[in-house]
Amino acid sequence: METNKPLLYLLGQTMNLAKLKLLARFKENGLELSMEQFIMLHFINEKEDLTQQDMADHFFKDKSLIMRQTNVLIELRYVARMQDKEDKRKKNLILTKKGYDVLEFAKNISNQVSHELLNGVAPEELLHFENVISKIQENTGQKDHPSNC
Amino acid sequence: METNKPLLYLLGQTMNLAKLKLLARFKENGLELSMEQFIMLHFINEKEDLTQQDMADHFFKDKSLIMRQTNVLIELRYVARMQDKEDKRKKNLILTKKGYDVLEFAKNISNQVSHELLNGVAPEELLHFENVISKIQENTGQKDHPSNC
DNA sequence: CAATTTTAGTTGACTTTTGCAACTAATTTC
DNA sequence: GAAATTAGTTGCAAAAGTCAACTAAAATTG
Repeated sequence: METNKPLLYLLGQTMNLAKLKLLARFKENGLELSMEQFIMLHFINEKEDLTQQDMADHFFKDKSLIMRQTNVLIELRYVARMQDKEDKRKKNLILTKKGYDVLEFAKNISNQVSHELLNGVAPEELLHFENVISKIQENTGQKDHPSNC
Repeated sequence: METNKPLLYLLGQTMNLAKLKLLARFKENGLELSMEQFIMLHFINEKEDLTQQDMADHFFKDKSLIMRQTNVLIELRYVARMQDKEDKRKKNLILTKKGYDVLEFAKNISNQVSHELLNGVAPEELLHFENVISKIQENTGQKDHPSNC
């Protein structure tokens, strides 16, 4: 119905609440990490020989922003920027041990929060939910492959 | 499983893609409106005698930010700031005709985009989806009432 | 009811996030 | 080999968000 809250409104609102909860939990655990940083660490960990341009493309953000956010992660010693062996223009981003540990810690907290947020949701409902999320991603027509659902 | 993408990661990514698509569609239609502005107009339209403090509480944002974003909406002549009749500290925010028209236009585009994004999603799946969203919102323990699901 | 506390709004200063354009160096294309 | 493209970098500026201080009005309370 047209009078309902738009899907995107609802989704955005929910995401925002969830994000606030996660960041609060990070802080409670003495973890100083922004959502963006968490996401970036996750992505760097996932991809072998990831370049900054790859990351910019993936998140649909300007490469200059990725550059600067990467700089912060490097200052924190979570990430190292290495010259690509084949293409001297490219820089490969890799996690340091410290970065990996932080990521694992953050993922633990994240899983815990997710679990709490999904309290009372039946497994089959969750399946439907993930299915819909996956279809929405496909329908944006911008994603590579939803290889992860 | 621990190796899966965290729920919040997936949700955030999806939301971001959807948001980009919506904003692109806004632009295609000559509508210069940010996501935040869209959401604010929507909320102002929904609530009678809404104060800035109410809005700040609702969105968990600082009142100074709400103040400034409201100023922009007022400059655009989408919103008017009126003195509350009973409490002289409060200002009620109301949509102008122009603001209402813009909101309706934006909502139309939003519904259209939502429809496209939900292409291939069965009605019952959508129900499950909205149900899960609603439960997540409840579980954040911060929302007033999910009166709208 | 006068004094204190709280609330809503406002402003200033500051940081973070983001976007756009220009530039460099390396690689590809033609 | 020249021209076009690509990855990374930097400068500049706008937008978003935080924190603290201040004003005026209301609510509290002793």
